[in-house]
Amino acid sequence: MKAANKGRKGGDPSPIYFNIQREIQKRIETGEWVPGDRIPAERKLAAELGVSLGTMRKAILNLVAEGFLYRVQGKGTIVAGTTMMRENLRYYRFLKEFGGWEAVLKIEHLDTTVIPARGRINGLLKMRADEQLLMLRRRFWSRKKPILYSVSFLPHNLFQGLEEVAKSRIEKIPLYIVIEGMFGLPTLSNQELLGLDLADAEVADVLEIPEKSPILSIELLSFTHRKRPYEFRITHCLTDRGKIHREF
Amino acid sequence: MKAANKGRKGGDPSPIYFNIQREIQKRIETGEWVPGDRIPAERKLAAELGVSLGTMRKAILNLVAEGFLYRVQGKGTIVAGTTMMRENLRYYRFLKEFGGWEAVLKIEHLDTTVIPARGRINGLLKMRADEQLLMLRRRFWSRKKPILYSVSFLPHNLFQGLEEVAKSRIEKIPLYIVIEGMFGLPTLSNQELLGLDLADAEVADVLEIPEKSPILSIELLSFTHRKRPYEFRITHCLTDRGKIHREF
DNA sequence: GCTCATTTGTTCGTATGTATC
DNA sequence: TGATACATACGAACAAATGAG
Repeated sequence: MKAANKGRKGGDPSPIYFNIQREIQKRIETGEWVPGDRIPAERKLAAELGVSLGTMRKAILNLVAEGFLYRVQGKGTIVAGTTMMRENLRYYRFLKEFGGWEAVLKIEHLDTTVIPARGRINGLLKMRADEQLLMLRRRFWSRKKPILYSVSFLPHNLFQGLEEVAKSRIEKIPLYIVIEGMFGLPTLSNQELLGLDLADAEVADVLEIPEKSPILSIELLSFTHRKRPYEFRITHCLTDRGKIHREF
Repeated sequence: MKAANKGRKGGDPSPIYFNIQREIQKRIETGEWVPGDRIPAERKLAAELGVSLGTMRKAILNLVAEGFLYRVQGKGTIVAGTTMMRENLRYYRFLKEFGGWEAVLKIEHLDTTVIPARGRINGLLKMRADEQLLMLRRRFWSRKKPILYSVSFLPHNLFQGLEEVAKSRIEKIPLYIVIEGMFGLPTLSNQELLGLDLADAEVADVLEIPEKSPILSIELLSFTHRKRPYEFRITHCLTDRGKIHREF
């Protein structure tokens, strides 16, 4: 082993910058640095961890590319939240045609309740089979007509206090932003299943349509650090007043 | 202006590496380098364009991050095609449940025909109102049952010869790969509109369902370099045999 | 409105490690 | 084995944005 390797721990084949990245990620995941925090200057971090400035820059820039951090010249390096992290994660847009106008949706918070465990959902959220769930129901309006009905399920023990959040706050701010603000959990990835359903009594009632009307249903599973699922959501969509738009 | 700026053209405020990026992109877009080509070594390019090695590396690495190039140590830097560029762009998966099995779809090529202009589609593809279209129809099977019916529209003048491609080839290889191979056009981004439709006579016939059955319809607009649209596709999906899965 | 310390951004240079053919 | 090409790591200097005073 030559001099250039002096900075590495014995036999470790992974590049220094990669170990630095993991170290920074660790400090974010453990909550030492939370979204919005400014982390120490690159020079200070480089000195603290005993690497060159270039190596530290490479590690930081990689994390910026992955969306964990963002930087502002003259200001510093800041831990990113969901909003900053992924333009992608924005809620679906609603429009009638490519290049057309986007519908503005008004959120109505129906209720937030603690409910008993449900087999499938507890499984998806990797909770014990007997843990309680938090259920948050919202309805979205477009021009005085209901267009979306979404029901979110979250582990109750992880989100103590969410049920106390003011209705007005939930109606103004996207749920994932509220969660990030209260609990520091950013959304890092999502999985969804799209399908067709017939409206049951509850859905028909909320969306003000006849029972058994066909509707689009989107099941969404959201993940945070280390691919841990933290929300399961099912959204029932009417699509006659605007289609769902996605870019990728 | 100090000495450090000597490499820049008069008042140009954009960084050198950015201009280098654009230069490389230009050579890809004009077809000077096509997907699969190895571009000159970073040292040679740096010398040719009169910048330092570090600056050239930064430009190339940015293009790698954006998916235009990929690098193999010891081998070289290669112009990427769609497959390499975006894991994302993969065709939808079909499965019944999160974490469940993915259905394997068999492609059936129905036909490829030249058809007259259609107002909306010519508009979306930014073609003149009188230009002909190529229409390519495919049906996808899951376990001996039709599950997807997709109709693609492409500018005929851009894709001369596509209608001659063997049925067997279209049934084995994703359309965007065929197009990239024949015409060197990679898919760089997509936009989609999701909605609910009632099957018309044609769709009902192809999918072997009763007319007016509710189905999921996905309109897809695909873009290549410089955000130029090159394909419009509408896919009609049955979702009772598996839901559409996406990760983002 | 200006100056100054801080912090990131850009550009250059050099040396050495490592994968490919 | 050797030549080629990319990967990692170090160092140095100056530019440009930010915010405090």
